[in-house]
Amino acid sequence: MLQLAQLRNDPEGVKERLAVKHFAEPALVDEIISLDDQRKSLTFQFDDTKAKINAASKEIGALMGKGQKEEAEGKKKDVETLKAALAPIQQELDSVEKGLNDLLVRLPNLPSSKVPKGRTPEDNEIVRTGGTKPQLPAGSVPHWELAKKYDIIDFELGNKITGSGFPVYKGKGAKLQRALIQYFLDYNTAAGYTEFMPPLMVNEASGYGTGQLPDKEGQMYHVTVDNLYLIPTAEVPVTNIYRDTLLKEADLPIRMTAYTPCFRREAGSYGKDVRGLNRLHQFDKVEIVQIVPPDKSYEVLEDMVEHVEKLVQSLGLPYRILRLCGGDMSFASALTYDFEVFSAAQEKWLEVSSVSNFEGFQTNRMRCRYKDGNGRTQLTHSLNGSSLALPRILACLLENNQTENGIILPVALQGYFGSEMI
RNA sequence: GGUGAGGUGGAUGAGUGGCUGAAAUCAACGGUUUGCUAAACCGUCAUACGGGCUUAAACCCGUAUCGCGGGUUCGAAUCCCGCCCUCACCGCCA
Repeated sequence: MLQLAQLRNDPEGVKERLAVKHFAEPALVDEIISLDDQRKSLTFQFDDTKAKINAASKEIGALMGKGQKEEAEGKKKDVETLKAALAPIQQELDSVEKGLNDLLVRLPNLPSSKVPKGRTPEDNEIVRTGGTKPQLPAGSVPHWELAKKYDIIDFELGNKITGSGFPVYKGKGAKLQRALIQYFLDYNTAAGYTEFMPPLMVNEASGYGTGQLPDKEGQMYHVTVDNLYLIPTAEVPVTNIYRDTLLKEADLPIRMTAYTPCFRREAGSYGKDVRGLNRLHQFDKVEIVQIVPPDKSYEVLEDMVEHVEKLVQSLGLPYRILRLCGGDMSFASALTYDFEVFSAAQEKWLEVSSVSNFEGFQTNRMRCRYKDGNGRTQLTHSLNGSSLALPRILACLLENNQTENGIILPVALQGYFGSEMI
């Protein structure tokens, strides 16, 4: 959520930034400021009346103590009048505050000045590419056929047990998942990230904290009997570790990593996009999250991009890094880099990581602040990225490394998977 | 799931209707003393919002907050109701 001070200081500037994201309701900014004016004025009236009531109550206590019953009764009448005046003020204040908050959570984060203009994925800016696209042998096939050929992923079995988008990994397929998870986690912890194993379901407050609620509840699985949500990414539980905290400067930066399954309803997806491992309702991902001082967050974002890039390189996959344009960015992000790897048999780029700086958007909702060197309380900034998401990595590993005799896995995985082929 | 006991600042913990935004201790921070460390002593030490105040800081004043939400009362950390959570025992169980 944006900070009110930001809107008040430069409403026109905020609208310009929102336009980069093609936000449809710029008038909200003015509505919010006007509601905030009302809030201030009502708060003043409320506090003032309440102060009179409190003062009178004290006097009543003192008068009672001295046995001056009549004077005390007189004061009680005064309080009664004041309370009658307070009730409508309070009611209006409550409703203004609620309205203000409802509007405020509808504003997306402001895109950073580095965000390219544009509306669609075609407008994303290619920052750099790496690796080389392989020459596949004749008769090469996409990963879903390889999965069947080597009997390592069973999509039909998943359909039977649960439904589409819930594959069953089997034999070397299951082992490879485990190897990838462990390789990614080790890589992250070696770089100074602390490993966590968080809950896979979160409450409403956590969903709100990272920005999935109130807007995007349709994208999460909701366990209604207990009002819990299955996490769409480890970002949600891990970032919320620091909800409602006031940190010291020395605590920062906080660097966390976690492996979790991720659950997404993916309502509205269809066609070849969802073939095989391309888009699933349940998938595995290793995530990195950082909480940092605000003046460091863009530097840290670049570090995280470099960190993920080296990991992708170590797998020998052809990749490219995109800077997302305003129209393709998520609601909460200020700047996002997407990593895509080239799936040689499908001949398409698949997104395997998204690394974002949320600036104070999440931490404002979560109330995650810190005391800076001058003892002032400020919002921290939060960032996260996938390091990495498994299914599409797996798809590319299978497709790009297929040979007539089997699939040859990258050397980096040998310590985890062994040196055998699939 | 049942029964009982609880939830107070960074931590421990006192507080059963007004003198309590909250004792005391510990931790932390600043200082004095000190060859260094330790100890001792002095001081500071919740957050948010609003106002003074036009921007920022400092300061002053006010309001709210003792798990969360309601209620009783002139006045609630304290009494009542609902919910959440923790602990103990029982039940169930990987």
